[in-house]
Amino acid sequence: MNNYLISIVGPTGIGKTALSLKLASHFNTEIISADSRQFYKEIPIGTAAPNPEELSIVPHHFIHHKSIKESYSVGDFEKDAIEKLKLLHSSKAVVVMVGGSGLYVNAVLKGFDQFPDIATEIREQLNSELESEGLEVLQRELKRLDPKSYENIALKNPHRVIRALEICRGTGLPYSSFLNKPKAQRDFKTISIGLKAERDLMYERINKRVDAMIEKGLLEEVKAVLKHRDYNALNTVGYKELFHYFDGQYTLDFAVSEIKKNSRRFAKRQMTWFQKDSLTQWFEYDTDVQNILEHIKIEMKKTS
RNA sequence: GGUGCCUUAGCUCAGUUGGUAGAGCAAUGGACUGAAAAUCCAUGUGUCCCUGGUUCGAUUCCUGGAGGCACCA
Repeated sequence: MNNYLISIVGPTGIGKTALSLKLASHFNTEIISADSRQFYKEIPIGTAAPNPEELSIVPHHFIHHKSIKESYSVGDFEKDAIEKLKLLHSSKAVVVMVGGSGLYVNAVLKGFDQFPDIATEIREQLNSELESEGLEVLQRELKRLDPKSYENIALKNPHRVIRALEICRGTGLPYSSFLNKPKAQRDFKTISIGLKAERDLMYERINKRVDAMIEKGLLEEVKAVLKHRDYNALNTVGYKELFHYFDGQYTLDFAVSEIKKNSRRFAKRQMTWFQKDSLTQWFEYDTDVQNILEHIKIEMKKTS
């Protein structure tokens, strides 16, 4: 008897939530969210989290379980999600996972290498050095401490350089020495479903959804978290643009059009990420669920 | 109606002392193992408004026209 994880991926606003509810209801199971912003309870509107009715139809996990003031990394999520999955799979053969954060989806499906926890002061220190001395100085340190990573990572990307360096400094070992270790095998089979639409349509749906968010009270939501704007959880489309509106730097119209633009770009990046996984079966956003269930049945037969 | 200025990439504009053109933004493609709705990389898409003239060659100079803006009637 196999356990299955049905993973639903796709760009923002394509209809993943609706499909997840249908599939979870059909299999009488629960939903694990792999959305790095829907974790946070203070920001339901701008992250298009499932609404209370949707949440009441099917039990959800990792929705609104954290505060924007807490730091929560992919590593934390991987651990929590795998634990939760084990528990769910002990009574249900099928679990549904849905989310647009590719890195978080991969964390659950494939797993990451293990890294020790690094004191947050090290990253803060590195960030201030980046500010004061510039990226080149950090690149040179990386070349010295971890030549292998220096060759392999995107050196112009400060986040990457700093992550590698914080491991080097925090452990005394090269970042690269932690990579590509044998990983714990997953004890479930994954069936990956992708939802897509033609570019124009995808963009149109995004634009409309942003307008709907404004109507649902996004402005109030943003105003309520204004004083916490420096938390990473709020470095998020829909929030950062409206902070500028409340600062008086953007008109409301401009802020809204920036939100639409940044959402479209985000959707494009999501497609770039998800399309790489050749195991994902893609469906048009308006495909009848029966067709998707058919595909799932066939996949289950193949692996049973 | 008259005079002046403008018309070049999807948008805003630069430029070519005559040799078919380039910036910003937008867009597109991509990367990404604990910041990931984050962050980073790459890519120029064109009846240079139309017409006729001068010229070996006109987007550029000249004629006429169209559209826009401003001022004067």
